Amino acid sequence: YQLLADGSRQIINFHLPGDLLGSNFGVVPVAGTVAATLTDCLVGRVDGSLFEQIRRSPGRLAEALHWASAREKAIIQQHLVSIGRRSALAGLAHLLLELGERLKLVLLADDSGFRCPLTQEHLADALGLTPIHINRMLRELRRMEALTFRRGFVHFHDRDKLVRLAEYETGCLEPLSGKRRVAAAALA
Amino acid sequence: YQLLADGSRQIINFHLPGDLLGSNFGVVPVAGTVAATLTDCLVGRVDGSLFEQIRRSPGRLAEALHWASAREKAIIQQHLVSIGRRSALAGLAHLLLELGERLKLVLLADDSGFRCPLTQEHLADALGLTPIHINRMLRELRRMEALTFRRGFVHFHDRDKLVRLAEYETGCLEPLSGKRRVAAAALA
DNA sequence: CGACACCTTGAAACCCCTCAACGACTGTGG
DNA sequence: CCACAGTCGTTGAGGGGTTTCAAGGTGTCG
Repeated sequence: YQLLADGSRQIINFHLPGDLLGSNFGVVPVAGTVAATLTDCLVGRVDGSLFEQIRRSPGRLAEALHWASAREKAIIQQHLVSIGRRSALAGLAHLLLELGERLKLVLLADDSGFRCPLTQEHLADALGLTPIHINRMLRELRRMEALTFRRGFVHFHDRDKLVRLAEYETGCLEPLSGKRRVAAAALA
Repeated sequence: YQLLADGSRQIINFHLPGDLLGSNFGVVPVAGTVAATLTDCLVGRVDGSLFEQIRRSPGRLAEALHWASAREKAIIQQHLVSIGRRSALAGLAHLLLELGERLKLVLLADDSGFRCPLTQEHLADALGLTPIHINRMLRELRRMEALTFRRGFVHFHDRDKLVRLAEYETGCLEPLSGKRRVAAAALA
């Protein structure tokens, strides 16, 4: 995330188990961008030069690395569209759908929902909104029987309705399933 | 940019002369994301497999490629912060400062300003605002004697004031000047 | 039981949007 | 040369989505 002078915070992206973090810190330092943990985390540190070495290697590892980087860019792009042009309700739906999709890939979610340690303030800072408004949008999503978010659990009731609302495009996250596992292995 | 069902448009990024475009199209297809030209363009097409080959090669070309990709991500991140948490005025200032900075690197701008073929509608679609509001923010920037934008020219009057207003962080674009030229050469 | 973090709700204010109209400039064809 | 259309810029008034301010509610933990 990034902090601004007035104290407001913009969360850029949520890194889930198995995700790479800071793959471009050594290349383009983005001033003021930091990371924090929300849960207990097991992090594997990979040295910059090793990183470079992997990227140059001929194996599928290099491919997975490049893929992970491209994927993160795609996620951030969608996030940008959510904040810029989607309504608060649609943006929220999009974010929660995306998190569910990504968590499912690492077996931390199923079709019905997922465990979600985010507070409404986190969602607000991710979407450029206020926690108060997030609260109202969550209530609205509950009222239309699309989704409930209570006590750290997101529960999907009508995924189709959410997908339509958010204009969610599935499919840019899940392909190349084999490589994903390779990338995860690289961290271990 | 990306088009939504209600007809609104979100511009993700502006590609300037010398910039790579779609370096991850072959890896992660982001559905609905397209590109359009605003000016006459000279584009060099580089094949996917050649791309792959370059990335694996030991030279500085591979490094430049990776750097360009990381740089684009950094730009989009800043853009996201602008839309999410900066005021309309600050976001606009940030965007114009960034474009000026980037254009200066390819010798298409100097300290006083740059040629800018963007309409107010383009700026609006980039910042998630309305052209009407962009107009008023431009007037405000003019009133505070920071910047004028008339007839396709951006003219900086008080860059310091703009930098303060936008909390603009210089420095994540300009380093590694040598490699930039290498990347440009790759397109030729 | 109090402290704390988080959630919830209401009312007023504000930023930005929508709608609408007009003005400036450019190119086109008569 | 002028009428015309078209795009873009400009301005005003009113409305809506979101914020701010303020207060209370719920759950958990010491």
